[in-house]
Amino acid sequence: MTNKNEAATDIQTHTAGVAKRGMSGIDKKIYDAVFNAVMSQRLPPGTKLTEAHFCELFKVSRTIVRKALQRLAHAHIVVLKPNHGATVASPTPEETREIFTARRGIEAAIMPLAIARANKAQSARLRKIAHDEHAAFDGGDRANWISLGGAFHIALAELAGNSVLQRFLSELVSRCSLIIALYEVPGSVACSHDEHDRLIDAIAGGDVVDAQKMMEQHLLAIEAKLKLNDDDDKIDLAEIFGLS
Amino acid sequence: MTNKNEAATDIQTHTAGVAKRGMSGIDKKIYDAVFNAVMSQRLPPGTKLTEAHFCELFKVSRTIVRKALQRLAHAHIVVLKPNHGATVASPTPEETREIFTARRGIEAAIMPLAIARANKAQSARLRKIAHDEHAAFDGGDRANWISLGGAFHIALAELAGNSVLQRFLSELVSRCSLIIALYEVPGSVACSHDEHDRLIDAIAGGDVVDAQKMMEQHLLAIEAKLKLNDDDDKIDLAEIFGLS
DNA sequence: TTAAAATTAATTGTATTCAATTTACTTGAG
DNA sequence: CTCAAGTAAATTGAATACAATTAATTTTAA
Repeated sequence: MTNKNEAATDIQTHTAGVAKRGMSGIDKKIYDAVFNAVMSQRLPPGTKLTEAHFCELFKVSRTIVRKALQRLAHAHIVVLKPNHGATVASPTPEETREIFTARRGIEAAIMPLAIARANKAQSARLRKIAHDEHAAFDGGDRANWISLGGAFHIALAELAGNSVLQRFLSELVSRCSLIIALYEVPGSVACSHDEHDRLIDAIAGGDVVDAQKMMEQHLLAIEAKLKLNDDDDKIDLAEIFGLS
Repeated sequence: MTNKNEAATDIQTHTAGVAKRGMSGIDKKIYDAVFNAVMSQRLPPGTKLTEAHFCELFKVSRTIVRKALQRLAHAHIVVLKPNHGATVASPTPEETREIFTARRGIEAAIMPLAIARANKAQSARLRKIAHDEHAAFDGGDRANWISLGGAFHIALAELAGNSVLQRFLSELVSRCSLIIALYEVPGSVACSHDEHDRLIDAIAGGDVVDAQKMMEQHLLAIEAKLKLNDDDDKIDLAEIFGLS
């Protein structure tokens, strides 16, 4: 594979490692397979995930599959409805707003910790991710570009050195991938690398309040680019009858 | 025994049939039983939780018990080690510091949301909890007092109206109960209701920055009262030989 | 007596089985 | 043709059975 893909795989593996512990091999593979497929938007929100299907794919019993699905449900990547099995989560507009609000709070909390531990090596690592983002965007590799956009924020959380906040943000970033898959309007840009570059500068500069404000604006900008229809059915009906 | 168990089974089945939300009834009972026991400090950190034991207690198969234990592990209330089963979590000093740092961040993020939605009814609810805390403390009911101390912060998160932040804080509050069980020095006071009262005033006052600062000081004060020995064994040895 | 080795018991990991529920399909009446 | 009822297939829920691993006990040798 190409450079971009290797980088993305690394990021995903590391993210998965943070998200779960005590997984014994095979179920971790299933977890990662679903996780990566959702993050790269090969598995669209709402997709039904049948247990027997995974049993055949990975040659294991339903016991293992169910364990992996439960973990994915915990991470809010899939939804588990009693007697109806697992489906890829599709966050509502209201959930989306809650997720973004929470994310602004978490990233604000991360910022002073990251700044306190920032050094040249760490800044270089962030810049490399931003650079890869740039390359993915120019190369038209949308899946990898979205993945790297999240990886930047995850790397920032790692820099902060707080595993709890890191895990919280990991959940929110992965859920944001689902949100983008659902609500992003095709033409818009979800996470401009310019803003990431400016964030790195602010972090290196050491001004906590300034960096926090910049991060908040950055996240608000991403959210603003989504097309959140509170009243889906109404609009759907209008479009169905060609009256819009 | 048969009569009682049949009746219990009936009730559980019926409950599951009526309330299909979330867990299917019986495993939630197990979850709650462990959760409450840990929160009221009847189950000390490090306690081994054997699957077969719960099977007998609740008359269910290991399938259900394992599901409940996995959920508890997700909430970081128990730790699941491969081939060694479940034990009540015992956070290390380092984990404790991370948890408190994260909690300060989450509660700071909650504060502006809570203030924006605060009204007289909500303030009254908070004051009632603070009042119950006071009563529990005066009555010497330590378990209830600790529980209510957490409930105050949970109520604040509910007031904020963000389910994501609420869930994050719930995890941190429950883990803090474990921490207090492990590290609190017997004489000290974990969470004075005076500070809670002052927090309610600050929230009602509407000054976000002021309330945030007060909350931060409040949480720092709780943490400061813990006895976090980074080098447990060294001190233990000194105490064992009466050389301290 | 102690310590290592071997054996037995206890506990967890996984697969399989059966039951309950839902979904898809067929059939038949209006 | 539509729609309802009924039946069959598919899917999930839960319990049991078996395998693998770990802990405890006994045995044996130095």
